[in-house]
Amino acid sequence: MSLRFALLALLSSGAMTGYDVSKHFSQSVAHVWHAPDSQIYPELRRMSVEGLLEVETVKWGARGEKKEYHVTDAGFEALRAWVNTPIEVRRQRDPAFLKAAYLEWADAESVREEMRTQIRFHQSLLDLLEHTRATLLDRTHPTLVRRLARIPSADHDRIVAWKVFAYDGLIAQARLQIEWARRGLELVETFDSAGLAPLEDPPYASTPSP
Amino acid sequence: MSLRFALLALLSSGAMTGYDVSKHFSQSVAHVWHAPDSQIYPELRRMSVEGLLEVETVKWGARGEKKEYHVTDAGFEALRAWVNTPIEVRRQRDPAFLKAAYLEWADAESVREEMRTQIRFHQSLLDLLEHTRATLLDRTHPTLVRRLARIPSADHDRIVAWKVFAYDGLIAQARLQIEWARRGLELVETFDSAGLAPLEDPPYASTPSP
DNA sequence: TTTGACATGTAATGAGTTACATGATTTC
DNA sequence: GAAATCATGTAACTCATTACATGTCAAA
Repeated sequence: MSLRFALLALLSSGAMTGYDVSKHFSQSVAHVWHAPDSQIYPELRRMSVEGLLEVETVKWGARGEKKEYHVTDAGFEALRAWVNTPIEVRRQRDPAFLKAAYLEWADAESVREEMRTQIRFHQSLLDLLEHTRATLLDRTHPTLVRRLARIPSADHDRIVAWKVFAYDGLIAQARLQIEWARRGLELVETFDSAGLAPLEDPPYASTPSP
Repeated sequence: MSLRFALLALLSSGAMTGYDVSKHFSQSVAHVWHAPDSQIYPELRRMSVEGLLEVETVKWGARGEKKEYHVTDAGFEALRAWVNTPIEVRRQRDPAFLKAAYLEWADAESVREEMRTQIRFHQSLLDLLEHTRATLLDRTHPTLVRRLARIPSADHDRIVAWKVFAYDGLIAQARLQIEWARRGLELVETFDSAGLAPLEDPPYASTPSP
């Protein structure tokens, strides 16, 4: 259900074709809610069927066509209803933490590789998030530019502030993950230098116990 | 796919019936990978079909029956293969951050309610995580007790350390979310006291722009 | 004999992933 | 004429959610 509101929120910045949605999406909303094209196009269609969006078919070149999606009044209403209802709280489901809890089964080198992978991933995510945050603050972010152009300037500060707030949260999380993985890297050394081998064999046979 | 390894990891502490799995699950693995019973039972069956688990049917009372699941050698191998392969990195998908980025559409009171809900949720999660962490450290956690009983004591420290490490990550995340929501609470006051109303109407009509 | 814990699921639906499939237009 | 980008999806599958469904056993 969230994808629908992610798209509604994106399209509230101005009408776009499916292709533009997919491009803007990856540079903005995707940082908080990732989705592939194969999920975006069908959802846009569904939303227009349900009256949240209006489709305008636009000629493109000689034979080409594209669809431009506009948020309808019902769409804006749905968007406002969504932001004004308390969130559905979801419990965490992160494979990194799941795996971390059972690393006694891993050998030291795999743990190191795992932690390094984590650090690399979250570091490059962090770079991206910080860069995006900067383009929000200086108001050069393409989706933000479109958005602000249609809105009285009295509201600009607040719009930017909430987006920066969201990115601050994401940035803090990424930093945390990096720090955490670094501590994992330290931890594995203490065991490895103590000469502890991983649990290589089942601690009990696969025979049933009565 | 992760559910499978969550179950394998849990059952690596000793054989259990489906019911016991479901009970232990909610007190341990669920903190890193939540799943309802309706997902657990069928997955256990599938895993036994695929040879990762062995089922022993145990009589229970006069008419009752229960199934005890044992990790097979193939199961342990799969578990070890999983912890020794670098993780599939997944991009974030958190409705809280998604919503935060578009709070210019919300009215002040809804934002307050939202942030308070977030704080309440993560505070009670934090309490649970800290309590669980303590039972790991003093080694009274029921699943951990079962696990350690079957393993040479030389390995105990390391087993506990990785689990505590995982909980440390979760605890840090929960704290972060609370702090973040508190800053959201401050932010909404600055706008509300400035007398800014939410964007109550679409900033542009639903008419197509050429 | 009633309550609470024990025990095991199914069925329907929705959300998300992966891989594939196709063609037009613009720019070099 | 080739390459990049614009444009729009489908199909098959897996995973997760929600709601329901049913019965046993032990203890008070």
